[in-house]
Amino acid sequence: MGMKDDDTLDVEGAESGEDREAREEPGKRTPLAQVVAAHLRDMIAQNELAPGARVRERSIARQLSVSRTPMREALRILAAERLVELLPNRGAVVSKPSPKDVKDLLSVLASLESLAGEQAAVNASDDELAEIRALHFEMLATFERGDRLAYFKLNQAIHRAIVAASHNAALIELHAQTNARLYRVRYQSNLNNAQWPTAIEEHETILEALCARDAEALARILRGHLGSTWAKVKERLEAEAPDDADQSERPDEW
Amino acid sequence: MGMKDDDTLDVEGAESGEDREAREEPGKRTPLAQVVAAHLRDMIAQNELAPGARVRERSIARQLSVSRTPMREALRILAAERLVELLPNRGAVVSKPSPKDVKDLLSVLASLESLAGEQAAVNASDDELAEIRALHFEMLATFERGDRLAYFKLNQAIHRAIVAASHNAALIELHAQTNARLYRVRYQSNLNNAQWPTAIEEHETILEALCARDAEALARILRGHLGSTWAKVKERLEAEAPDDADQSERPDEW
DNA sequence: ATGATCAAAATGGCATACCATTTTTCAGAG
DNA sequence: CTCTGAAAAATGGTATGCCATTTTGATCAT
Repeated sequence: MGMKDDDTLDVEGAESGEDREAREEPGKRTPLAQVVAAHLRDMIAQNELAPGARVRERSIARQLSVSRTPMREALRILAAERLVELLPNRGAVVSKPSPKDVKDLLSVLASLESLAGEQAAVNASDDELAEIRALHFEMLATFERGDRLAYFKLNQAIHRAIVAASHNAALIELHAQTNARLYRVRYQSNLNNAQWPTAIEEHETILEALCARDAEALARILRGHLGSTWAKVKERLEAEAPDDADQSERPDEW
Repeated sequence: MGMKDDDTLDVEGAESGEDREAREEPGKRTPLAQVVAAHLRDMIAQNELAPGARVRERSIARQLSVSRTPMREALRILAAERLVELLPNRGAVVSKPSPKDVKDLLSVLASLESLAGEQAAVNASDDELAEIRALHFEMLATFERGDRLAYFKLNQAIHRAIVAASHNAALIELHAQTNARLYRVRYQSNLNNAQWPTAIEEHETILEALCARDAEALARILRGHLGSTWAKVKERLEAEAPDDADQSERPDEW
């Protein structure tokens, strides 16, 4: 799955294919560190760099034809995002969240989205509401077509839009951050999973509550909404890692 | 207020006076960047570096007798913690959260603590519960003595302990992070404010619910607990910044 | 005064060299 | 064949030099 593998990288747009920060005018160059970080991020999301894989600062820097300085910075960035872990004297490794980790993250994410819903119901502008509705219908379209990837991205977009509509900067940030940590698992699990119609119904309800500006209801729904995600992800995780003597803590309780 | 001002810094313990990560055996050296970051953090918390102040990479690096490299890294760290903001071509400035920012952060923090309480009620070990109770009584002691600083720190410690008892790594992390962003304002507002007995009562209730392992109740109480904090902080903020043409967005709604 | 212009200073970014440790590897000893 | 120790390779950390831009000041013309 590498139509364009790890080679010298282009400093053009810097972001992968999606939305990553605002775009700046042509004259602005993007710091190499960020380009590198974005590149690594993609490699991780698409499993080119599998969880647990070592990322050697010097060697990978050479591969991408950058010096250690930006590479180091890039690794710091990814480490801050918890996408990699910095092991002392052994470089960075792509982090491999245990199922417990994922579950924990999902519970936090649900809580954040719940709060976001509550505040969005109050603060969202009518335009924002309209846009969210629009996204919803776009998503329905992708669902009918069975376009999983597009569905996935629209689903994310909707949730992001709701959170954005809370007009709570800190919340938006934290949500983005937490969501990013779950991106890979969700991406992976979305592509090979059969039970996705459930979410559609819930989305209908969410839309309804939001448009009615019913903070109470919206908060409640969103708090539970990620339950199905957990089911999907759990299944996927159990299939993907039957072995592993990795960084997973004690399985504790899944 | 500078008994030991900005001079060459000692690489001894690296952390300020409190708890900052685990301590390592003597042979382990702490990266300069972290020492510098900690130092700057303290300077910020104690208002040696006031919000809005510019932090010039090269000059401040010279003051602390370190080279640009660790200084740059330190600034990145602080920027990630949102303690400073990196302005292009004008160095870093100590960030100055608007009242709206603080309010938003507090609402997120409350939400996180609420979730933490819910999970702590289920997952906390008896030892952890005991420790929290102990901390509570210590806090009562400081209250009686009118020792504001100690009270402040114990209050923080209790909340941290509750969150820790959730056994939810992601949650613990996010809480710490969010709390850190509020540290300065809360620190400042705690020291000159009269209305602090209110929290005591609430803490009693919290303790009760926690020990009864009543997740429902605990979540509810914690969701509202920070309301009084907001009152205190708001008052303080209004007193502290009657002017300002800073980074504060539109005042929107406080 | 007002404003345009241009040089000095500061900044961000990147590459690279050095060094002290730590990890690995590997060969020889037992 | 395992154990041991030392050399080799990797790593993290730091200092520095260089360069392209941007900011800042100051000078000069209007």
